[in-house]
Amino acid sequence: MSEAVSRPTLEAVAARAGVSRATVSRVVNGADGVREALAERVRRAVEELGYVPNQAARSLVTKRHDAVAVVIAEPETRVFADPFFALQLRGISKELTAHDAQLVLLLTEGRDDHARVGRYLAGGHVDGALVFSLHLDDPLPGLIQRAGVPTVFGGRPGWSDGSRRVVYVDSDNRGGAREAVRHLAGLGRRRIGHITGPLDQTSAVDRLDGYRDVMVDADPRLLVESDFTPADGERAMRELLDRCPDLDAVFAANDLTASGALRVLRERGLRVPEDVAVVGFDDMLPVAEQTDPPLTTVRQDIEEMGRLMTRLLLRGLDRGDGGTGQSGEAAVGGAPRSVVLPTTLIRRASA
Amino acid sequence: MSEAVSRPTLEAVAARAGVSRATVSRVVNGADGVREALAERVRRAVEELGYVPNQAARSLVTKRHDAVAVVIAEPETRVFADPFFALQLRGISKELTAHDAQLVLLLTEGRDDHARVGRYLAGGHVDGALVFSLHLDDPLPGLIQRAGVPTVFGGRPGWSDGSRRVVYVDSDNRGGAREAVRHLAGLGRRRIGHITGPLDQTSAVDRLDGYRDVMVDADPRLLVESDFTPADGERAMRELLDRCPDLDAVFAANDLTASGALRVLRERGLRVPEDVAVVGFDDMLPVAEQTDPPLTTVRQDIEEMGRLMTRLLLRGLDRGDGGTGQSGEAAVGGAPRSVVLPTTLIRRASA
DNA sequence: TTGAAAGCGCTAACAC
DNA sequence: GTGTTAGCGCTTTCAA
Repeated sequence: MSEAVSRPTLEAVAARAGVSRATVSRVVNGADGVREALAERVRRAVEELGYVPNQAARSLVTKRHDAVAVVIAEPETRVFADPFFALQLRGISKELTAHDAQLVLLLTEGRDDHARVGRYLAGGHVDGALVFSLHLDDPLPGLIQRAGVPTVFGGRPGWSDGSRRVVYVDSDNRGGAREAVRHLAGLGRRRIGHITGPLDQTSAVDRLDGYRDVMVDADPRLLVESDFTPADGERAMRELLDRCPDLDAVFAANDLTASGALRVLRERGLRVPEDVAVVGFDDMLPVAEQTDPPLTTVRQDIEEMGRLMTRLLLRGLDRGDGGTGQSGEAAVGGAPRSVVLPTTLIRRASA
Repeated sequence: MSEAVSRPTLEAVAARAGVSRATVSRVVNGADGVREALAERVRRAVEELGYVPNQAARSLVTKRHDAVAVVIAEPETRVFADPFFALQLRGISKELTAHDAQLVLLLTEGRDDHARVGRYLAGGHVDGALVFSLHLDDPLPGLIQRAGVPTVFGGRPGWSDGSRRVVYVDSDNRGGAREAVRHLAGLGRRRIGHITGPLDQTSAVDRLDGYRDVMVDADPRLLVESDFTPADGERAMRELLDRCPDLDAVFAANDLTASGALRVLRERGLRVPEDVAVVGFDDMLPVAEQTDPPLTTVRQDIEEMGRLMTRLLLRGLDRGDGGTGQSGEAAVGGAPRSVVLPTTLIRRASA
């Protein structure tokens, strides 16, 4: 690749301001103990020269990078099917920006990439990592923990080694599901079906657990596994209706699935919510508000999850327990720990 | 932020292999002129020590970063509404990975962020930038060009200064639209409506131009502006039907819009394609294949656009015209220039 | 073919 | 308070 055009150095600024490099460095880095008059002279010189610190030189000595890797493991087809990761990225980006840190995006697809990502993280190019890996059997989290990089996971990793502490941020999937199903039960519904998400993901498993918390000893025919997509939601809904024609409610594991289910219900001439009440999960606005009827659903604040992950990571880094692969804390001063965010039931017309 | 755990240096490898740092450096960087026996010793030492080069130290001397910024300007709500950017990111990521370069993601929302991005790019932290900015009045492209970073744009920038060459990758929106409308005309349709995209985006403008290429002197009532979302697609379709009850075909500016239009047509009891034929744009699989009926649409290869942008940028960087803000070339050895990718009409049931 | 040595631009002791 | 200085880990002449 080509060379960057040469830019002014600390040295140049120092010369222009008539001070030493150390002083310029102090001013630039906001250290105190520099007389205001001098500081002002330096600032002007910085301005005039258009000086921007050379991050490579800085990293070389500080061993910090002000950069965080965001690792998204494929096959998370969801990355491309719903706005989930996009929203998380937005939250992460905002928070990193607020801390003057950069976001290095690492997308992986398959084993080769795992090694690559492991090498990159172990290579000490970033200060920490935010990792999305929601599959039970994903080897990536282990790899990453071994790399010794401070890490916060997005969603409870379906992986537990027990020997190391894992810090993650998740929604209260189980509690949210419970609330959804209780709501349906409160409406007087008794035959409440559940279209699950892919059960190799903890979020889907947790939502199923929440359903079961309420529907103890539920008829197993009321359960159909699906994959979080509208198309498969349709398939699942058909299956459910064929198996249980007396169904009077459905809890779908996410809004996309619910939208598919609604289509099938309409197609079969069933009224929502009169004949079958439907509750989704996510409160993905473009979906939940546009369905017919608008979807009652469990809201999780996805962007906030991203922000929170980032805050936990950065806070852990500040505390200096970086090399241990442990970081983050729920409360200032407390021990680093995972956070589970509450969910909210949003009532619209479908239930 | 915390310090990284100390890792082996070139020095350590050199000591272990019993050679000089220079030799290790040569081996690590694949320079030739090192006797195979020595090289082998070095490689073993690298392996045993788990040596990974310190990128900061390397950048400091080479002035290269092996990193590319991807700038996505909000309000591109689309980032979060359809898989467009996600697919581009995937293409970009793959290509960068193949070149051992990193992806630094810069999401912006609003003026403040523009300055921040400008500073970052001008700061020489990355070798180049891939910029998505599809709005006619976006100040970001100008800012970026002024930063003097080699840049390739995603989509024809709706911005032209004339004084600088702009390199971009785009789909043949106009040609694709033309093909779509010709297809409808070929079906014998005469009252062909067009639901446009937001006309402050070049892609929408180009598709409208393509429509007009075929529908010379079209009834202006056949045109409704929309915003690329399903919900507004519904609104637009209603408007179109109210204005032109004799409508026999619709070309929607993207698949999402088309899906909304299909819903309204069904709601009004119109058969597709018998009464009204519909063609979309994008061939977003999860959408186009799932509509009822499946959507005839114009395919653009979005992931390939991402890959191509990246290739153009990297190639430009290799050629060394980096500092000029110009880079990329369509053919090896030719002058750097933009590329417009062909589109394909995909026939399904809706037209 | 290999090694010695000079920096890249910056921060952080330490000295003044 | 401010300046001097010694590296951080690497690439790259230049000599050998």
